[in-house]
Amino acid sequence: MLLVIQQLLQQALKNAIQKQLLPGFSVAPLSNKDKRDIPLSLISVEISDKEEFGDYNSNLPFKIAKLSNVAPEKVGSILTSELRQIPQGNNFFSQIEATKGYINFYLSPDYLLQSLQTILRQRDRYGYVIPKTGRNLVIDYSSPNIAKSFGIGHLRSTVIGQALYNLYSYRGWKCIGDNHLGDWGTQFGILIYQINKLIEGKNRRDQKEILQNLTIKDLERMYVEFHKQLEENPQLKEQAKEWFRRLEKREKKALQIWKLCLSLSLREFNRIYKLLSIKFDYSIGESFYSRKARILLREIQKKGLAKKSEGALIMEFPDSNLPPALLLKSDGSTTYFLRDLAAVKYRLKKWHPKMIIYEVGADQSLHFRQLFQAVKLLKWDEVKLVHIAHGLIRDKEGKFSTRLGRTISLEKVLNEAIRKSEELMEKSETKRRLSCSEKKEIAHAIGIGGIKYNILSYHYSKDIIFDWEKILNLQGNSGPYLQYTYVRCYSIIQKAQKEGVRLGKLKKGISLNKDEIVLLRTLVKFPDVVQVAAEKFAPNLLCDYLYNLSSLYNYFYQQFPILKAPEEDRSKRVQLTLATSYILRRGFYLLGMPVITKM
RNA sequence: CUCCCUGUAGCUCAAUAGGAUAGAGCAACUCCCUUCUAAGGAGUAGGUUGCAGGUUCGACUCCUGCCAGGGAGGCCA
Repeated sequence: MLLVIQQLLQQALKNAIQKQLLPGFSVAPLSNKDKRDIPLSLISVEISDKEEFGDYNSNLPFKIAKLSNVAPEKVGSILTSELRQIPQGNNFFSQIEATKGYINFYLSPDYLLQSLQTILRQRDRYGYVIPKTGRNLVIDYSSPNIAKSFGIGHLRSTVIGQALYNLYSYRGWKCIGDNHLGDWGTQFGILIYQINKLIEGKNRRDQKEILQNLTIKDLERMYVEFHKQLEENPQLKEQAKEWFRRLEKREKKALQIWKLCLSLSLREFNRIYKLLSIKFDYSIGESFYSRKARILLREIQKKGLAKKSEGALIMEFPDSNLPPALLLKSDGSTTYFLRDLAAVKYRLKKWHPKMIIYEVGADQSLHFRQLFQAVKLLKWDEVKLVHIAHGLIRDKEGKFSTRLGRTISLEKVLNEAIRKSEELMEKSETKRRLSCSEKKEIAHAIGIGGIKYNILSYHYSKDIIFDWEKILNLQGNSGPYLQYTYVRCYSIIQKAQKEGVRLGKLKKGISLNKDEIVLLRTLVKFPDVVQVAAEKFAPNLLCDYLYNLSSLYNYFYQQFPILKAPEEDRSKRVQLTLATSYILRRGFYLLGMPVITKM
C-alpha cells in the first residue's frame, strides 16, 4: 500500500505541475535523468501511528512548499483535489484529507473487508512477494569465532541476522545466508600450540585417545589458559603465530589438529542452531578464503593499492580519514581484513548481489568502514554494503570476553528461561490439562521465544546490559504475551470448527463495529510493516507491531463474546480471529519465534 | 590522544533516512475470573528527551561545543 500511495502522489504531483498549479516548482535539482520525472524517494509516505491521522499519511506538501513558493496548506489542498481525480485511488480510500500541511489517507470499509477476505484466502502468505530477478541479497550473520561454546554475545548477530533474512525473503528478495565462521587466524595457532603440547612425545595410541576425548570446553579452557600464560611469558605469542603460519602453509600436523577443532566446534554450533531454529544457506568459513586472499593480494598490488610498512603490507585510504588496514602480516600470513575482502569478491562473483548485509557487532565498525572503502578503491561491481552494527551485550563491567574467560553460555540462559516458564506454568491460575511432554515442549518454546523476542525488540544500535531478570521477562511486552495471544486465537478457532462455523469465508453485507475495524485496520498493514522493518534493518518494528496487534486482539477478546455472540456477530468475529492468527503466525515465523497452540 | 556508538518516566525500552499531542512494559496503586486459556483486560500516577547553543514552517531525530557510559584504533578476529 505504501508504494501505491507513493505512485498516486507522484501522479497527482505531475498533474498539478502540468496544470501549472505550483508556480516556481521544479524537480530539476532532484533528478537530472529525466526532468519530468519525480523521484519516488522524494515522496514520503508513512504508516500512521495515530487513528485521527488516518491509516497512512504524507508530509509531501512541506517538501513541495520548500521547492516552490506555495504554502504547505495550499499544496496539500491542490494535491488532494488532484488525488481525488485519479480513479484508482477511489478503490482504496474513503477519505483523503489535507490538514496542516499533511495529507491523510483513510482506508475505506470496502477495501478493509476486501483485504480481510484476502487474508483469509492467502492465510499466512498475506504480504508475500515472489523474489524478483536481480534482487539478490547476501546476509552475513552469526559468524562466530569457533572453538569455543556459543556465548550470549553471539546471540544478537544470529537472531537479528536470521530475522532480516526472513523479512527480506518475504518481500521479494532472494536471500543468501552465509555464516562466515571465524575458523582461521592466530586463534588457531594458539589452539594448535596447546593441543600439540598435550600430545607431544606420546605414542600414537595415546595421542589418538587424547584427541578423541577433547571437548569444546577443553578448547575454550586452553584458549583462556594461553592468555593467562601470556601475561607472564609474552614470547608464547610467537609460538602461536608460528603455528598459524604453518597452518596457512597447510602443514599436515597443523591441518590435522585444525580439522579436529573445526569438527568439534561445528558439532556444538549446529546443536545450538538447531535449538534456535537458525538456518544458513552456506557456512563458508574464513579458512576458505586463505588462498583466495593471496590471489587477491596480487590484484591489489597491481592496482597499486598495497604499500610496505614496517615489514608488513598495508592499504591506505587517502580520501577518507580512516587509518590504514593491514593486508599481510610481517611474517607473511594473511589477515582478517584481506580474507574478508576476498570474501566480498567471491560473493560478488558467485551471487551478483545488489546488497550485502553484515550483521556484526559495533566493535567492528572500523573494520567495515575500511572494508567498504577498499571495495570502492578496487572499483568492483556496484553493490550496496551495509554494516548493521549492533551494540554489545555486556555486563556492568564492560564487554564479555572469551579471552578473559568472562562469558555466559547461551545454553545456560536458555535453560534458565525454560525453567522459569515451567515455574510460571505451575503457578498459573488457568487449568490447562497438559501432559508432561506437552509441558516440556511448551516451556521450551516459550523460553526460546521469550529470549529471541527480548533481543529483537531492542533497536540494534543499543548496547544491552545483561541482566537475568530482564532477559527472562515473560510478562507484559514479551514473547510469551504474543504466543499467548496466538494460543487464544487458536483455541477459539478449534472450538468454532467443532461448532460448525464455516472458516475463511466472509458473509456478504456484514458491518463491523468500531473496535473490530481498529483490529482490521492493523491487520491489513502487516505487509507494509514487514517492508519498512526490512528497509530499516529493524526487526524491532515488527516486534512493536505484533505486540500492538496482540494488545488490540486481547482487548477485543475481553470486550466482546466471540463464540457466544449472536449468529450475525459470531461468524465475522471468528473470521477476524482467524485472520489475526494468520498474521501472528507469519510474524512469529519472520522473527524466528516458535509457534505453539497451547500454553 | 584520535575516531565511532549510546544517553528518553524510578527501572528496561519504542518513536532514528526531521513531522502533528514523545508511546509501551516492569515496579506502585484501583478495579475485572459462576463467561471463549487471568502468562489476560480496564484505569491512576509517572517527562525540561544528558547539558548549552545553532539550523527551519517544524528537532528525541540534523550541526557545534561540553558532560557521562561504552567500543575501536597496523601484526586478535
